[in-house]
Amino acid sequence: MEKKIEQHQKEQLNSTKNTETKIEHQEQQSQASSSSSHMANLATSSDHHLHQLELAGNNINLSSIFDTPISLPFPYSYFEDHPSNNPNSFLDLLRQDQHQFASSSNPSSFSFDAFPLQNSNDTNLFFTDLPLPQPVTTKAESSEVVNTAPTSPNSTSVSSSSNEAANDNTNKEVAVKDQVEGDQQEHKGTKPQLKAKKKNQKKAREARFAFLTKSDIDNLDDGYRWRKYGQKAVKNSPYPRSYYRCTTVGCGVKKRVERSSDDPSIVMTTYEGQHSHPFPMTPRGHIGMLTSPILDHGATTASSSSFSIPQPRYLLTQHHQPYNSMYNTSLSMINRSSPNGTFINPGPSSFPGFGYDHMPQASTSTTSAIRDHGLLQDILPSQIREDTINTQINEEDKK
DNA sequence: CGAGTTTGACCTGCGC
DNA sequence: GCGCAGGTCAAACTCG
Repeated sequence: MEKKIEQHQKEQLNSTKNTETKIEHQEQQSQASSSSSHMANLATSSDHHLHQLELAGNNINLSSIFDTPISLPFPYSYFEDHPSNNPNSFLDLLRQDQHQFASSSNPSSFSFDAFPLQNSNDTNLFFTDLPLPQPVTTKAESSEVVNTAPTSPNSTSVSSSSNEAANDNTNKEVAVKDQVEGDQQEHKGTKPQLKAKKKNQKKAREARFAFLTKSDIDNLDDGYRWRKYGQKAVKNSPYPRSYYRCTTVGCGVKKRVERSSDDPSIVMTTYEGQHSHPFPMTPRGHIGMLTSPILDHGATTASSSSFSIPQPRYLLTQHHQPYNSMYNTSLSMINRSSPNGTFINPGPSSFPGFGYDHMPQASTSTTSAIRDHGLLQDILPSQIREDTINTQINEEDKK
């Protein structure tokens, strides 16, 4: 099997490099109020995004995915607003974002909660095309977002979903408390602590942010330094899941990396937690954002050159609110492609510094018919995946 | 020698 | 209660 994987990776190195990106995010109602003013502005341009979706040639009917009509929250086009910033690479974008966010006094000025979607469950959905730089804070409620971001040799797709937190109680104080305890335990990780954790609480999972990346590289470089602490075989998947932890002292951020068994070219990177430190500028972590080893060499090491996309600031606001069956409202935008197989920008980037405009060719849609395996199952509800797959199949049939 | 990886063992949650 | 699968630990190992 290992040989198989290696062979696959080698094959992927020779394959076309392309990128797809998608982010889905869902947020609780109460959170909408915190960014209502921003949202209002964004809502006015939803038609614009929808139009772009149609122009993309996919004619994705979001309403067919969601139970109810939704508004499209892609009102903001980074490249339209910042034409001079059109970067050459995803890492460039990350760098720009890093700068932009670092200089922002308003931590929520750019976050997922700025792009709500309403569904039948009164749950806000947030879509974005691109990830945001890693915020330096803590979060409480668990959430999960599948995201993809463009990076030259890779294709990325994004979707989001809530996790078991939806089943947890929605008491804000409890959630915060659990979070704190969870962080403490996670940083120490002793067995007694684990036992105490089990006693006192149901495990409160960290907020998650996942990327579906079409890439030959398992670990894509986000500039942070990661240490692999485990690897497990995934049921129904020939590919193992790797577990990484941020090497920065006191930072409990973890990430998991696994490949789709259906489409080995798709790598799912799931981030859990939030970095509690500034963006590393170490000799190894540094320039992950400044000069992409991926771009230069096409392959990197698992630890220092891993492509982990900095988590978006929106996670900062993932506290307090209950997650109401986010799965039911997740939208999969994976693998949308134009009839000619070229990736089409699904719309203006919801986040500054990210966009598809510069993205290289992307794969065809068939590559992302992801079934529920492993983490993929965690993040994309089977129904949504099926809907998405069916949509893709229908589109394929039309062609 | 330090940092990172590998890997078997162990722990935990969950479904039956 | 049992078994399974996911997640984590930590000793041994590798690499620069």
